[in-house]
Amino acid sequence: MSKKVRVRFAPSPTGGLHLGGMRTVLYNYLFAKKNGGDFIVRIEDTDQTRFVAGAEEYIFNCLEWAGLTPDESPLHGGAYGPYRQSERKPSYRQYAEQLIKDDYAYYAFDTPEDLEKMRQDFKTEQNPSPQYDHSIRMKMRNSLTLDDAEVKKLLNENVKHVVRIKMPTDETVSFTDIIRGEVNFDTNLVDDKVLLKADGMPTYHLAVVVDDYLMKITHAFRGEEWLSSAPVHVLLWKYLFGLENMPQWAHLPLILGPNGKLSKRDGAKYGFPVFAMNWLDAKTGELIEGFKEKGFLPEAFINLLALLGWNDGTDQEIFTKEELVEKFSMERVHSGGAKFDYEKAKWFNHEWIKRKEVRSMMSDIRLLLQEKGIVIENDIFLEKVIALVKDRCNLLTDFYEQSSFFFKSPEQYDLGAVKPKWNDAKQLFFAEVIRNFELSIDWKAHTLETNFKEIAAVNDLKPGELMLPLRIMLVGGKFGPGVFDIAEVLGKKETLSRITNGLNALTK
RNA sequence: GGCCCGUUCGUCUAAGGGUUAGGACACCACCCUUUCACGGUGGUGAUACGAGUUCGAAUCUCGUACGGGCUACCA
Repeated sequence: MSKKVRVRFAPSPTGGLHLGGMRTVLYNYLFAKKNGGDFIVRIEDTDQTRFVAGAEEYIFNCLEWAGLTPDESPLHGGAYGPYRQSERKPSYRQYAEQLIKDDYAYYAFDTPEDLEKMRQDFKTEQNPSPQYDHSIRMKMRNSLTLDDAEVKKLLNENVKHVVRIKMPTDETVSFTDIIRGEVNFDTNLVDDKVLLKADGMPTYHLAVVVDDYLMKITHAFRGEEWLSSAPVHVLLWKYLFGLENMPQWAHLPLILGPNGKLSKRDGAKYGFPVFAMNWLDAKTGELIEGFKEKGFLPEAFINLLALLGWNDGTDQEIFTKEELVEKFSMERVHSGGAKFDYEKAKWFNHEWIKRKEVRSMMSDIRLLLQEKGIVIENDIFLEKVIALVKDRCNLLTDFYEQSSFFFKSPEQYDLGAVKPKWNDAKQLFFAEVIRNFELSIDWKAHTLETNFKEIAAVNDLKPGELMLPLRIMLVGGKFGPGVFDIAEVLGKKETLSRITNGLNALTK
């Protein structure tokens, strides 16, 4: 009987959630759902100095927007809580002490100044950043160098101390990464990482192992930046819970910006968002733009994220969430980092806008237009407008410039496109069009076009020279859907009023 | 500096020893469209380099170069 699949996303609530983080969430979610497992969100808030108010709530908002709802989390509950590491504090010390008892770890009493001195003293050209490792530890103040009585005394006096792992010498730590295959590390080159900090909080290294065990995590997926510290985690599993219980690891490749690492801070300099949703940096007061507010559909967002480093082996690129769940496999995730291409991201969104039902976008677009000061009187009209312009929009926010003229008649006309060729014959033609349209019973694009062209023929005018003027009168500029489609949606009254106004502007 | 990971069109990628190295975005051309888009058709464009293994290498091995990550009492 195989264990139920349980995976976790473990962010530290220190700021906005960027593309890489969102993709880690996605892959965790897809893997869990594909295998009938649970997707857990655990908040890694063990660094009290980096706490950022609102960051946790923000993370859950992003997940909710993207449709990646956890099965267990501080917000959604679950049987393995608490899901915030700061609330799990008591259990970590016990495991750290267990390690010390088994001679896999030790107390270290070095002050920050001692550590700084060590780094200076042992710094050489060959080794610019000396580590607290097997070659150094016997020269420091810790329970390996101090005698037992002294250690006991220091502990009794509550002298500030940490617990460090005692990395073995001359061993090779190996594990199999689902994406990368076997990875090996020489333990001589790994430092004695701090497991328990002086404030009693665990570091990530201890916490991740203990909590993954306690929460029965079967597969651990995280960013590539964790690969270097994996040997520490593997060893802790071996010492504490047994390698046979260790989750299977997969280290996801990084998502890169146009020139290297995707910086969390200023997505603005790239000209595209890096966060899932708007994030207001409380310290700087700076608002960092998100994909949601930029006008991305959640369907498109997870689709493009999924394809950044994964594909199903076919040419298919557009996937619904359900299809992704069905087809996703961690083995097919690329091992190389992927440079993010905003143009392609917009293409994904365009494809989704085209596919998506008008009605399901109505409320978002209504809100968006209202924020721009557009008054929407009735939904049937809005629905027709959206249907007419949606294929021309890459972003939801494009709906404003593509459709605003439906809601307010032109205030300015692109007269340059029309006026030079304007003459009395055209003037008379449009007067006749107004009379004809006024009598029209069947206000349909096709009928209007037929009538328009018949009048042109009778007056011996070329329709081509008349349609642009009509467009300018209705729209104001040289853009938009078919001009008679516009007239149909606008309705008789509004169309005639716009032609009349346009005519006035032209003859001025 | 050390360790680890990576490297196919500009970008995302397919091809797990035998293909004219395929697709998508972007770009260009043409078509459609009496607007601008959408759309359609076609085109430019890649296996980082050097050895080796093999009848045969993008694919396996080694080296070099380049890129990235880590090298905190941060995650």
